[in-house]
Amino acid sequence: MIINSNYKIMTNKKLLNSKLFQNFADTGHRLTAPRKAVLNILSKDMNHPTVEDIYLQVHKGYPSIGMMTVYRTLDLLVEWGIVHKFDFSEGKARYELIDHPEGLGHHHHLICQKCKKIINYTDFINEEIKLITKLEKRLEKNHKFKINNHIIEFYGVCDDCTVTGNNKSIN
Amino acid sequence: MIINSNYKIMTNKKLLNSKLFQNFADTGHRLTAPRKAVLNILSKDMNHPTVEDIYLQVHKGYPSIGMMTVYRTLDLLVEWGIVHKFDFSEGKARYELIDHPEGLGHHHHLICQKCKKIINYTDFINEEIKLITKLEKRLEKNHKFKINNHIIEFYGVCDDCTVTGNNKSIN
DNA sequence: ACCTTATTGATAATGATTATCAATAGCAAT
DNA sequence: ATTGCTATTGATAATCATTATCAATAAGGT
Ligand SMILES: [Mn+2]
Ligand SMILES: [Mn+2]
Ligand SMILES: [Zn+2]
Ligand SMILES: [Zn+2]
Repeated sequence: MIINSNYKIMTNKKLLNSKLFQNFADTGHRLTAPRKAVLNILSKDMNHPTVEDIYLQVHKGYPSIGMMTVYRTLDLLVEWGIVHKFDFSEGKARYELIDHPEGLGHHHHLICQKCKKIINYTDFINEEIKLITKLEKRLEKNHKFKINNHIIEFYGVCDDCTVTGNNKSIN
Repeated sequence: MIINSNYKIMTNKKLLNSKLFQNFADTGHRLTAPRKAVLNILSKDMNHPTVEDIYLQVHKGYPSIGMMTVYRTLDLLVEWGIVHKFDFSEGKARYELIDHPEGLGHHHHLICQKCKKIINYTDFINEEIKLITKLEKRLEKNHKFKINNHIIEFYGVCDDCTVTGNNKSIN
């Protein structure tokens, strides 16, 4: 019975209690098992997974899921502003839960131009957010533009690639 | 003769004199007519053109150019840090000259989530750069990460889309 | 003008994302 | 718990930007 697969999927209590799931009821969308499963993986995987990454992980506990459903679920979550879609010119998109129910909240990124590694950092996040907030207010006014979200990314070369002259890309 | 097509392509004197072309000599790459043509278009088009946009414009003055050459030239320019490649999840990349020989220097972006419009802004660029520079120094130290470049983007809804409830996407 | 070899362009191949549509399963009402 | 309506799913085919190939061409040093 379906209870079975649900059981595995709903293990994460913090996720279960998070306001994330509220969106479904609010918007009249159905809270299905595949959607729970995708959200569950997103809440665990901090490594900016691709659609395939997510598909493979969901597939373990939910073998009948199709790749299409992962695509569609992610589209929905992005539309709701729950998930951020990244495009680092790798030919495929990457995804990340914006408000992690546990650990690592809002953060920015360092991106290695050689090995494509993506480093989450929060070193100076308060300082950054302070400026960003101030900027947003003024930009919204000057450009009559409603801001929902932002990205700050630094491109360069990571330590590994500098030291070893690494040239492999990570898939 | 080739002089003919060269003539049209090299019209832009500021571009011709800019240090951009120095890279070719320096790296042992050949300064070919197609490459000049692509650089010339990039120096004029501030609207974050796609490969096809650039191809079509170059094609006017240089009908024999192939799409592949545009791809390859852009790759090269990106590799040299002369051109920035954007990926706004439209299924195709967009490009922009980093140091415009004339007008609009370094800037950041507002991106409309509805119509996909990309707005260049420089309103508070000095203030932003001041923080960014400070951040870069400290991030480079903390993460042993050599920073070459950065992106700041704000996502939201533009005035047109707010007012008219616009829902068309621009290609 | 000649030679070497980087560059080009026509063409085919790849691979992520999107479109389709019949089968399935939330969930609200009974 | 059962029913009925309809959003959602998943298998499959289609799309389309980007890459791979390779023979023909042309930049630039001699
Ligand atoms: Mn991240
Ligand atoms: Mn721009
Ligand atoms: Zn690296
Ligand atoms: Zn808009």
